[in-house]
Amino acid sequence: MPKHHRHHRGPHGHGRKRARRGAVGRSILTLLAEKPMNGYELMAELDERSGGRWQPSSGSIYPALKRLEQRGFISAATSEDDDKPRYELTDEGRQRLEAFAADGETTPPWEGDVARHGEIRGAMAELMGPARQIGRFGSADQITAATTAIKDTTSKLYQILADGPGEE
Amino acid sequence: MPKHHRHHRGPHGHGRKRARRGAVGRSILTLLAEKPMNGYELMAELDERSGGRWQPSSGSIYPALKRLEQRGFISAATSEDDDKPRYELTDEGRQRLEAFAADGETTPPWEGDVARHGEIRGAMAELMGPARQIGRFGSADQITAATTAIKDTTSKLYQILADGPGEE
DNA sequence: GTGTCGGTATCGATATGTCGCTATATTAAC
DNA sequence: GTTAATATAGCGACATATCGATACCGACAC
Repeated sequence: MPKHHRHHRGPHGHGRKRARRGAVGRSILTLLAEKPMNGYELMAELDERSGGRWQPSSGSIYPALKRLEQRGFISAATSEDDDKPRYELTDEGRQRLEAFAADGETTPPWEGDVARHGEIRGAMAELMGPARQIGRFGSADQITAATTAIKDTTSKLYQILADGPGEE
Repeated sequence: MPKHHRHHRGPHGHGRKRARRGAVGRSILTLLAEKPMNGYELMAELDERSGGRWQPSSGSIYPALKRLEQRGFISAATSEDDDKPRYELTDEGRQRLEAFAADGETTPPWEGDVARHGEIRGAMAELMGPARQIGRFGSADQITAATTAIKDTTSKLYQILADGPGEE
């Protein structure tokens, strides 16, 4: 239910709930400079490198790939074994990256305290397991107990958010 | 969003974590008897009717649809506006359903205490909000506090699972 | 300088598949 | 009748794609 609780912050905190314009394209270019990948791999890589802070959806990645290809910055590598379509950087793409670098746009959008920020995601993933079990197979008593525990935690997290703001 | 968490543990002693053989097909037939649907709608419907207790994945639904079609129980309705492919029951499918009914196989797989079982899903959805906020924008202290809270809850849920087994 | 207009990028939801592993149920063997 | 073999169904992860709503940000007016 709570979709709000939005934090507004200064220009350079880590507070983008949405990537800045062009961030997806720049990220894709940066990653493809390392090695050719497909859309799914790009999503996973971005997710991991940002420590889960940024998880671009397929609705961001695939249109972006299409745009980049149309502009000639990347190309779908038509490999012999056609089952794995991989994108790779073209010369124009490399130039584009250099242009960014020359422009001071050196910081990849996924920069930050990666290690710490991933922790919550991991913890949540672990919580999913038993929650799912109880939700699916649990008795009425178990459901009551579990729901209470989860709601308590929700309150606690809101408290944490309210207590110490994330701004530095 | 790619999810690759290889840690899969937890006490699997309670209940079936997997639908019984043939349940997907029977469910599809039952639902299609009401009205034609596509794969995604079937997934959503099953999820809702079971109160989130059973969320068959695309990996269950689409192969099942293919099987059912091959056996002639359903057919992909080739509508005029071809953008929405919908499956509908054939006469053979209707006979198949009657055969199940005659066999005492009247209980749909999604039967149960729907209302109660949905609660945990709702509670978890609510927990997601602040967890995500802290994970993305939180300070180190906030992350520590939140992670601890979540892990405590995980332990609590495992305790609940261990304490009182489901009604098997 | 501030407001707001509009093009377009981002994103969640919608949609459809495939693959490999594992669980389940039927049947065969003992 | 229990156990072992086998077939096949179920499911999570992988993979791709589109659409509508919304958010971003440059640009132009004021």
